[in-house]
Amino acid sequence: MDRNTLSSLIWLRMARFVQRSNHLSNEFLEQYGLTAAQFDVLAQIQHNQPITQTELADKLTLTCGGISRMLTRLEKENLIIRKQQWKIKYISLTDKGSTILNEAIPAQVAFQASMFDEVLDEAEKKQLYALVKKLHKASLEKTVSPK
Amino acid sequence: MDRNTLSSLIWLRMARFVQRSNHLSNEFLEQYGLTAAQFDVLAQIQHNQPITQTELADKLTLTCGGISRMLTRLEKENLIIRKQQWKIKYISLTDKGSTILNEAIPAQVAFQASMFDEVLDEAEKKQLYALVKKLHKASLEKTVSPK
DNA sequence: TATTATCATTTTACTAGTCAATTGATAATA
DNA sequence: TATTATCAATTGACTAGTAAAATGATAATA
Repeated sequence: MDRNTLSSLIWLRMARFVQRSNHLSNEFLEQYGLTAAQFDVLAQIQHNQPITQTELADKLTLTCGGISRMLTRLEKENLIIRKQQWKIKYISLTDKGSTILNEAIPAQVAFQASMFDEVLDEAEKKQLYALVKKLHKASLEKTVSPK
Repeated sequence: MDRNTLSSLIWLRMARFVQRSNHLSNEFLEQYGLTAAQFDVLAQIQHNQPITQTELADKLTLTCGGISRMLTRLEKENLIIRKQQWKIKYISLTDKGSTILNEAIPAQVAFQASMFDEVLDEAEKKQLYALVKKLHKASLEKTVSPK
């Protein structure tokens, strides 16, 4: 009945902050011709290439279907290539993808960090990290119908 | 270059927690035949009905186009009605929508809260609320190219 | 060799959202 | 009265995702 519990208030602010952050990242990454979702996928590929689609889906917590579609778009723009070996497709960046990412990564990491650094001091960030880490871990174990 | 700054770590955990929470809410709300997105829209309508689409978009921080599409789906399922008055459409819940929501709201609020209550104590929740409130407020003022 | 199993990837049909252009209803002006 | 302006709502073309069924490639068994 009472919807204004502390937990509800936290949830609202957190969800809105994440939404707003994503929106700002999308705007920021426009200069590199990337969306935030594409950036995440490409950055993950760069750090793990060559990597299979299933591994990629796992690391990004997306479904295989979602990854498949995303890679089709990225392939169309010549940012990645898929090489089939055995029954598995290995993904890596093209030169174009690599070049763009080398510029985009430090910029985006700095931009993302500024969202926190401009507002919180070191102690607050450590506090916040401890809290969200706890929440995230618990959420991975939580199920809808326990038992 | 160093992607493992504290800020990056916070961002990752927070984004993943929000994603996971949404997934769990979707599973939880299945028993009411609703998705989390639909629940949010319907709950907002219930608390403000009758409300215009523009106001609704504003409260939910969605675009008018997005709201229009969502309401079309909800209307098709007989959960809401749009009544045109002057050049504005006023949205309200149908009896069916109202009945479902009266059950779903307390359950979903409790479920959502459990995500926090099972992990954090009162003091931690107050701390967390203060931090995310700060972050959220700052993000609303932040722009990509300052100046 | 033919059949079955395995498991990565893709596809189908959908929800949910964006931005930008268009439409609809009404008011204000020429 | 005809034209223009205003502004809510819708639509078109897209990205990004899901769950579940289908496909493809290879291995293992009958």
